[in-house]
Amino acid sequence: MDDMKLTARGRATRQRIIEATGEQILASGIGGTTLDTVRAATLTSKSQLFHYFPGGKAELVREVAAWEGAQLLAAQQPHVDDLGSWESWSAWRAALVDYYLGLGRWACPIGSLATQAAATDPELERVIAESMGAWRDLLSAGVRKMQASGDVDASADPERIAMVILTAVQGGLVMSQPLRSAWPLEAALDSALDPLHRVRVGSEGA
Amino acid sequence: MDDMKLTARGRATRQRIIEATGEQILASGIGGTTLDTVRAATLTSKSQLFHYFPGGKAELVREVAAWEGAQLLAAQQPHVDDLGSWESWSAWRAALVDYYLGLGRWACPIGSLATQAAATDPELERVIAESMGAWRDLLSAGVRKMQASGDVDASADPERIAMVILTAVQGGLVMSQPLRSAWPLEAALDSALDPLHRVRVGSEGA
DNA sequence: CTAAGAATGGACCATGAAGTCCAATCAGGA
DNA sequence: TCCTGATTGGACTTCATGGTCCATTCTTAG
Repeated sequence: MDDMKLTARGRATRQRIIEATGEQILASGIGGTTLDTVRAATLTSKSQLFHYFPGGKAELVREVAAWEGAQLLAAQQPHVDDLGSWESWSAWRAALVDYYLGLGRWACPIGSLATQAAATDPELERVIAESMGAWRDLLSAGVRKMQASGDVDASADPERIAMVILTAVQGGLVMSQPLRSAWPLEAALDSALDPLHRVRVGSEGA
Repeated sequence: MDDMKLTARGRATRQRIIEATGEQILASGIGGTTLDTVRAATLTSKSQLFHYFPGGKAELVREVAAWEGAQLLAAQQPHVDDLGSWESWSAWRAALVDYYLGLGRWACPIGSLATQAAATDPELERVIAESMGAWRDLLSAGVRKMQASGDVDASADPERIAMVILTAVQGGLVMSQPLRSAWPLEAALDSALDPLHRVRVGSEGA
């Protein structure tokens, strides 16, 4: 799929197409993103789209998913590689919210793809599941660090806690979107992160 | 919009169209649902679709959203009207999971519409926000009952707790979908419902 | 019974979007 | 320089889909 002869110019063009498509999909969904609008936004021609993505729109969307997944993890660096203290979790949380804030809309590039294309494209589903899995692995590793240092009860299931945090992110975004406000996301995140406090500092009410 | 002369037969046909469209949207998304597939599934003709929904597909989708929203709340009866005790919350949780289980896919008819059509159709967005709001009101009323009976700390914010529970439902479904398993939804729900225990009975670990 | 209006059937149109094709450039190595 | 292959431009085709229209068949109130 990627075994293609590409010069520097070619790679740049290909990347430009992926990023522009990603933006359009986030803004208007897969269905609202057409090859023509992508072409216009990238100043390319139809043949280029198929030159770099022989599989057509489906392949392009898959590449976007892979790219967005990588971006999502990159945006959480370096915090997500630490997560060994409450401070690092807090910093991670801030970085994540900032990332979504920077997108301009309360939506997850990966999560929204997951709901849009779930049953449609099994291959895309695989790419998405992979991103989610990698993400979850990073979080559960962090939870384990917290257990090792005694900040979190050793009997807790790190996989479960990591999953709950991920659901908080996704669910928070779903609810933040129509309300056009960060508060559902932040409330969900804080609530999911609560078990990571050894000492409950107090409530972060309203 | 609904000021239309309808006989019993007409109402039945109209309803049949709404329900079939709802199923198709849940299965394949708005984009994957075409007037032709709806027509085929309902044994109707093109003219009937436009007869009952003069606004075309957009209006049909809106009606589906309204219907699904009502169904969603109906599926939580009678538990959602109680929620004055931990037992009723538990029963509510079970009914909700059963509802989604009955749908055959881990997706929320309302939540998935929310992510799909957010920026596309403001009117649809309104319908969705209304459903979500009504739902949240029911939950926060329940939380208040728990506060009144002393089961929940009076200083907690019922609106916030209700929102966190909703995010758990939505996020749980997002993550359950690719995994094809109820456990992310259940983990998220249990985690969000945890503050409603007066007596922590113990952990529900793995 | 009978007209008025609801309900239905289905051909037809317009449009937009995916995908194809070929010719024309551009870039870099021999 | 020249030639091969990457890159690009854009017209063209095909097809699905939303939407229009009108004729026909049911229903029902008077």
